[in-house]
Amino acid sequence: MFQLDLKSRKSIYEQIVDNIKELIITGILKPEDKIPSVRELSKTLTVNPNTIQKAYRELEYQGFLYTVSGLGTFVASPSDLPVDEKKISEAREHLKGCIRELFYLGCTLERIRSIMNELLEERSNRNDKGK
Amino acid sequence: MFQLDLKSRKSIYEQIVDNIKELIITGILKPEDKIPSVRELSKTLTVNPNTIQKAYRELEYQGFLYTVSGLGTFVASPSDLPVDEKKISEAREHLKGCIRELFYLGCTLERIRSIMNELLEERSNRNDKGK
Amino acid sequence: MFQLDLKSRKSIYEQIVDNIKELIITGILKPEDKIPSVRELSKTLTVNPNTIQKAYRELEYQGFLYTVSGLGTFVASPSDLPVDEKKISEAREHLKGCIRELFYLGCTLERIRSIMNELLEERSNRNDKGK
Amino acid sequence: MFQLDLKSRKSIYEQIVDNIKELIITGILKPEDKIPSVRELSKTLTVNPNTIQKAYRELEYQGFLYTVSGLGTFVASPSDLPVDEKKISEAREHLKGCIRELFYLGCTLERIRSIMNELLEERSNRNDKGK
DNA sequence: GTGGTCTAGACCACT
DNA sequence: GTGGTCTAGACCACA
Repeated sequence: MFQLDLKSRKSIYEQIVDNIKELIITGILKPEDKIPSVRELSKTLTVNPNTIQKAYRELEYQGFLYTVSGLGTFVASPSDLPVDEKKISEAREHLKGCIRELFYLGCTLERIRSIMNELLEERSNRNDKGK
Repeated sequence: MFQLDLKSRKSIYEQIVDNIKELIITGILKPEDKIPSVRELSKTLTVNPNTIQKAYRELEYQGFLYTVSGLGTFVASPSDLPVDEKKISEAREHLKGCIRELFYLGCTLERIRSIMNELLEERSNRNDKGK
Repeated sequence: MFQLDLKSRKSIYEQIVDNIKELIITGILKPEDKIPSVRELSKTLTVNPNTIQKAYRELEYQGFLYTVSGLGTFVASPSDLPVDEKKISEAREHLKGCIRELFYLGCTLERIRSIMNELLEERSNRNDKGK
Repeated sequence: MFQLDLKSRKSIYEQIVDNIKELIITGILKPEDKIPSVRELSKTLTVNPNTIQKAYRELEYQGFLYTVSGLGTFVASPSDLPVDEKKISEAREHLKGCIRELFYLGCTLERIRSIMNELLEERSNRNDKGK
């Protein structure tokens, strides 16, 4: 499914959250798909079940997963989340931080603008493919 | 000089690092300027001196400051900072993730573009102020 | 008869219990009515028979159903349910907590009152339907 | 501060959440108050620190507490939460469940209405005292 | 000292 | 089998 980077500064559960989010957003995991059980993924990644559960819980809180106790954990439909301005605003802050970071690193505004255009272009293409 | 947000998820020392970086990049702090001593800033912000010192050390390590024993800590010249393509590439990936997230949250490409333009505008203004 | 919400935090058997209670209280299911057998309901809801059985047992324990071996399970007469003041008092405390919570969330007493009237109205209507 | 009921069906961490919420809502804990550290409360209640942390985390998520790593955990200002319609709607559902429960227990609509009026009256008085 | 993460291993309720 | 809770005890970063 994915791999962990033990050297990373990110905590394990955060990596799991990000990776699964990634799989959902890119459409590899689709709504109503069952994701591996806590114990299963725990074995696959050789990570403690509690750590997996913490990650699943976070994803549930963020609206990406839902849980049916005794059955398993499933990918939620994005339609379950109405356009959530609060989360958008959070993501916006996040974006702001990235731009600041690029700036720190010595990028000119022009360069940042060009990077962003590239990325939007990429996404735009990916979208067309999906159709 | 700047204010801390104790409720933020960011640790204190990280906030100090980011704020000082910001002041340097926007030109409010200029090369060779002397910045407040650890003790001084510690009093101003009512923060533990160890925390300030950790922030200064980090900024020194990143090349934004340099220390002259017995004299104090100073802002380094920008030429001292090589453009670090590796870090830029990391930040780019980060940016990509943010865009993906906004997309998943139901933002159209147009809306994402407009958010990014706003943020660039903000940054551009902040920079002009420093001049 | 009714539908289950797998995404709900409530366990399946709890949902079945509540739904059947609802049907009895609103009068859609009347005293001495025969309710579906465990196997039957199990098929209808595509749920494990053990789960149905657990729900029926709970309802029997609470005095809403009674079972005649070999014949089936039936709705009990309301007179069989003594008004349980202890449980009412518990539910009252619970209600108190909800009101406190709404208050804390910034609702005025007027708004709380209007919410409660809405809910009582709903319930009143639901009851009339059963008649 | 408060006591746990080990016999209760509620899980320990839930009881802690509810008790602290209670203390905050009733104003015994005031905004910016420091609450006991994870380890401290863990000792007081003779409960594992992880369990306390889980409770604190939940309260933070619900907006009642905020954490400054290395300093402690504090009561948030209610003003930090703008009137949160989503939470109100959740509390409304909660209220609905209570009313249903009372109904199950054999209360007539009239009795439920009178209980609710009592409770609103109580709250209204408590409010006047607070002034 | 504070909170945050993680492991190992146990027990419970529900399906 | 599934997730949920809890304990005991470890290590880390931050103040």
